[in-house]
Amino acid sequence: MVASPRVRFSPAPTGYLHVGSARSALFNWLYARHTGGTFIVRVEDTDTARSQPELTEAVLDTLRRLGLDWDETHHQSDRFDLYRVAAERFLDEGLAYRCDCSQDDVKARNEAAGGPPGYDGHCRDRNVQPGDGVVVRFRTPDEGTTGWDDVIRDRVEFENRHLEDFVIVRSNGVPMFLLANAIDDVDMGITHVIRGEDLVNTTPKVLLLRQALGDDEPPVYAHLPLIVNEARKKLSKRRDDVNIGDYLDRGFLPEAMLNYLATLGWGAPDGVELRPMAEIVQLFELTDIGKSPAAFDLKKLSHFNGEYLRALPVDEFVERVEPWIGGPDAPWSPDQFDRDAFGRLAPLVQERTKTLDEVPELVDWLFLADPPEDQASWDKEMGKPHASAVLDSAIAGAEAAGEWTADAVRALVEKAAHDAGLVGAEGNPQLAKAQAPVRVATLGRSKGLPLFESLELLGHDETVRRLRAARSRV
RNA sequence: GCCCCCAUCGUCCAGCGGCCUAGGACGCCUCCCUUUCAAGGAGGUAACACGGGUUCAAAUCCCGUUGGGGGUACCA
Repeated sequence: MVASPRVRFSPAPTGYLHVGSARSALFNWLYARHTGGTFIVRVEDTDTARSQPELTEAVLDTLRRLGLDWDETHHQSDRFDLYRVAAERFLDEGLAYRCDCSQDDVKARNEAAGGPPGYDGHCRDRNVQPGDGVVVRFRTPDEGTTGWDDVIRDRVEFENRHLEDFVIVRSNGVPMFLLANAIDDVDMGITHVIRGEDLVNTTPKVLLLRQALGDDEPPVYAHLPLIVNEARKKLSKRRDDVNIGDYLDRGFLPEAMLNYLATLGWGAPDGVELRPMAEIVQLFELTDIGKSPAAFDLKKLSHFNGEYLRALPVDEFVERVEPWIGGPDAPWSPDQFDRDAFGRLAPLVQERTKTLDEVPELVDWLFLADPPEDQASWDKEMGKPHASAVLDSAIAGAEAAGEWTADAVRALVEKAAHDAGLVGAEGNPQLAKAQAPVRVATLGRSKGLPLFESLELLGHDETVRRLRAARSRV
């Protein structure tokens, strides 16, 4: 019988979750959930010089924010003894040897010999004894090939002679990731290794290590196509926005993020891209993953996010925006914020936002005494010949208004259109033109929420005040 | 340099020998709706890198070329 799949996501403690890593985590998670298997998070923190608990925690935290829950947690730093024992055994069995060459030595010899970079096997038979600056290297075969049947890439093979004798234990006694990786995959019974294509070339080394460990049943490997930027280069920390946490902070919803990431390299058989995670879990198959690199498209992600945002029940939408409008990061102080007023605008806001961080500027005119004024909007609308006539009429209309409702505002703008001569061929008011100066005067921009409803909420007095103030400057 | 991989619209995904005058999605353009902006509706734009095979038939299989990418650490 086939054992239940066990897959692992192996982040290095970098301090943030990378877009590419998140996609790897997602695909592992999808496979585990699809098959009823086990999703393991194994922190590969063998680099003691760089690893810090906070950095690891930041990565795990983002995984949690995304909703990628896991079943087991392991830290390689807890398992060093296991790796050291194995290294000792390799040494005893002649599968590994000590080496005291410095990196400079190796490099110098390669250059002198005009040979390719990489370790040249200098210490293979020198019987180097333990000491300062001494590492342990794994002896790779000189002949033959090492390969595997990749679910995504079919057969991949390397000639052993191209595999250098790589370091498995550093000179400070700390094991290297290849050793830890091989041992853990065997020890933890990992059945499927799903990871980025940038790791293919380490696979033969791990396979060799597994053989040395006595393992005769390697896992199924699935090397995912890379996620690249517009320039078709692997996403990098320097050039690109790769921090998933940043995206979440900008107001991309975790579910939209995951849905989008799922479309990078994978496609549902029916071609439907935008769909609930539950369906993706159900449909996900490793065999449906493509092999060519996929570009990260922010526009498409934004579209997905907008779809998810609009699909939310209004009160949940309000709940989700809370951090952007009701907290310390909002452009206004908490006492300036009126939750009920926002609630009335919410449906209109929801329809117009692609990311949650856009929300404040859609409603700032309501909560700020002097809302930001868009200079370009002002110049354009107030510079038109009819601007002052419209404003004069609007002020008069607002002052004379009875009950202050959206309909009342509409009526006043219609009248302003007539008064300013903004009428169509059939004598109908040109609302689009007439509302523009009023909008800029009161809401600060030529684009935004529907004017009539907005002014109803702004209130009669404040509306008049802003209209007057604007008029005096035209 | 060496090793490994990839190759369908600008981008993502479909196509796994005939159903392809290549389909869907994002973007972009046009129109409709409309108090702005969105949203929505209707259209449109745009691709099988090239060259050889194999086959009655190739986007689909094979080889080569070209192009692109990844790796080449006492990082993972």
